[in-house]
Amino acid sequence: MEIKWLEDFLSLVETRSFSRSAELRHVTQPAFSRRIRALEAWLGADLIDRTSYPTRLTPAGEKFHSHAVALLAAAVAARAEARGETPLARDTLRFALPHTLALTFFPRWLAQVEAGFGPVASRLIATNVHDAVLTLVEGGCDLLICYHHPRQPVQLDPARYEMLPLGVESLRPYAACGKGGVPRFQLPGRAAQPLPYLAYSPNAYLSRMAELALENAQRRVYLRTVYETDMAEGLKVMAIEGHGVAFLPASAVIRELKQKQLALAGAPAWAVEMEVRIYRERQGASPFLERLWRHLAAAGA
Amino acid sequence: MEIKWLEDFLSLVETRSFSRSAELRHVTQPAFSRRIRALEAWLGADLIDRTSYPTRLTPAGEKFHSHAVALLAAAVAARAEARGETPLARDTLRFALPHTLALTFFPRWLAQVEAGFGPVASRLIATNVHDAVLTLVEGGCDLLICYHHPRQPVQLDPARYEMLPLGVESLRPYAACGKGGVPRFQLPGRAAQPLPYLAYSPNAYLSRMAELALENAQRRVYLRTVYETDMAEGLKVMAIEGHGVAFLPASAVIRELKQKQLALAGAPAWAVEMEVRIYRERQGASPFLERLWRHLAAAGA
DNA sequence: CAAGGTTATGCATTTTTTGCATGACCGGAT
DNA sequence: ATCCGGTCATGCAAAAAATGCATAACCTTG
Repeated sequence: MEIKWLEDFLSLVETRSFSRSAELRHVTQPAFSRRIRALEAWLGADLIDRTSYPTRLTPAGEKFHSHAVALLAAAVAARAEARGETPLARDTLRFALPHTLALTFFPRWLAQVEAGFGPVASRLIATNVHDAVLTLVEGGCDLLICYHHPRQPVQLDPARYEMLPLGVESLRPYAACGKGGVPRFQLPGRAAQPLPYLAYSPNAYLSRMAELALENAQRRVYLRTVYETDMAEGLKVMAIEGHGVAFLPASAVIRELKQKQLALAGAPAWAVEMEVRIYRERQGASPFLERLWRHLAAAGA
Repeated sequence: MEIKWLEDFLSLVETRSFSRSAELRHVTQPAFSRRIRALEAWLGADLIDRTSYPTRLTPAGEKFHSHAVALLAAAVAARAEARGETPLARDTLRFALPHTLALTFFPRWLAQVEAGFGPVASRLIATNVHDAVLTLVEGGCDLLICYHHPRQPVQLDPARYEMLPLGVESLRPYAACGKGGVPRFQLPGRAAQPLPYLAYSPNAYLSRMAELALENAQRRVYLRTVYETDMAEGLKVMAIEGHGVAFLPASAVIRELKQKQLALAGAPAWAVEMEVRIYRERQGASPFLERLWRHLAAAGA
């Protein structure tokens, strides 16, 4: 049996979709399907009821779910100890967040929280949205901060996980700033000469958000993808260098706008408002986390 | 990470020898060596200090050992539950023993114990000696019954595991019974016409015992291996059918001797006395097991 | 019942694991 | 010191397993 299979299974429990989890786990759907079957074969019991869609867990699957979480957590803990990783200092909170938020939103947010609450020792786990969610589910972090949009909701059982909205972030198109503050490229572009487009990798969360922005404007755009990466910061530096237009979260471009390195590259129609949320498991919070959570809830209200 | 690697590691902790564990785990030494390395790579820390022999565990290895045991136990438990295996009835004891003892020694021993102690509900896990030992180490059983011989000692830390001798078993050569109670084949055989020999598979515990018996007699023997299997019962049926000579534990042949299906096929020199032992973990015994153990200790003394 | 989605299957390819042969190394003997 | 019997590591070819692609089978929904 492979640890990988447990991660597959947990992802599947989240999404209830083989094809979607396959994508998120970076394998093809057939390969993913066979890994789940391998896990079922090892167990000697079916975990998934595939007779309908969305798929459901069998009773055995329900039972096994908590075991899988525990096993994975134990494996991670064992590895951490063998590595001699310094155990967390008392009252240190483990945050999981997507790269973009870790680099942009988080530092300012934390400063603001500390101003009202007092110092918070933190350890950051920066990954992609999907893995960050898995980290929370597996108990690898205390708090998860991520984006949310009704069209791309984060799949976390409200019965188990509690949520607070932290703010709103808008995703808009930007390009390098030319003379007189005019962007070097501007949506929608022309058919004869499509705009160079700096895109998110297809499986990135913001990729779907950028698509939404383009859809929502209900105007035909002319784009030619010249670069792809899964981190907003990666697109940003390319945009600054004048390689094209990129959809970027507002908090990532504050300084660049002020310094006139970037400029808005399209009308307000091409924007998506995303919520930034923080999640925690309802059960088992430390007293310190409990106190912080109360503070956040009060501050938000 | 693979569960298999954990089993490899536990076996290695037992034997402290790559080549020996490789044999017991039915892979070649290089393959085994690489699997341990794979585990170390996944952990990000060395587990084994290979600079001397017998190998030692590194501090990380020591720490990881208990985690490995726990992980494996958790995996087995998760699987059992997913399979919906009926949990053990209260006060049911799980015995791990080699096949041979399960078929021969155990039934009679248990009857005798129950005569003095009262009924004992039991579940049997019959495997080979090595896996039976691993089962005890992994917490997969409450009691381990196995052979012991000074030249092939069972590797269990006396500080963690307690032992009681249950009796003595002798391994002797037998062959099908011919006319007048004379065995069809008899040691030592002749150079011109070697005896057909029914042998244990090289990695079986009794294989080593049979070799010892042949060594101890200090007489040249003429044998030609015609059959190999790892279970004494397998050799016994072949011997009864007249296929050759086999070394068998006394308790396996009681009925066959009485019914003149088998006869002793060699002088008393070709015998090895093995001890039958029962082991348990010192810590964490149920009250019922505690009572039984006290009874066994008293009966043995 | 057709359309658009989902998961399963057959097959060729790639990746990984294994075994064999051999090398490097350690410790205890001559 | 040097041989020797043993150990574990490494190179390489062969075997085994996992993967991706194309496509079939299937379910849900309008």
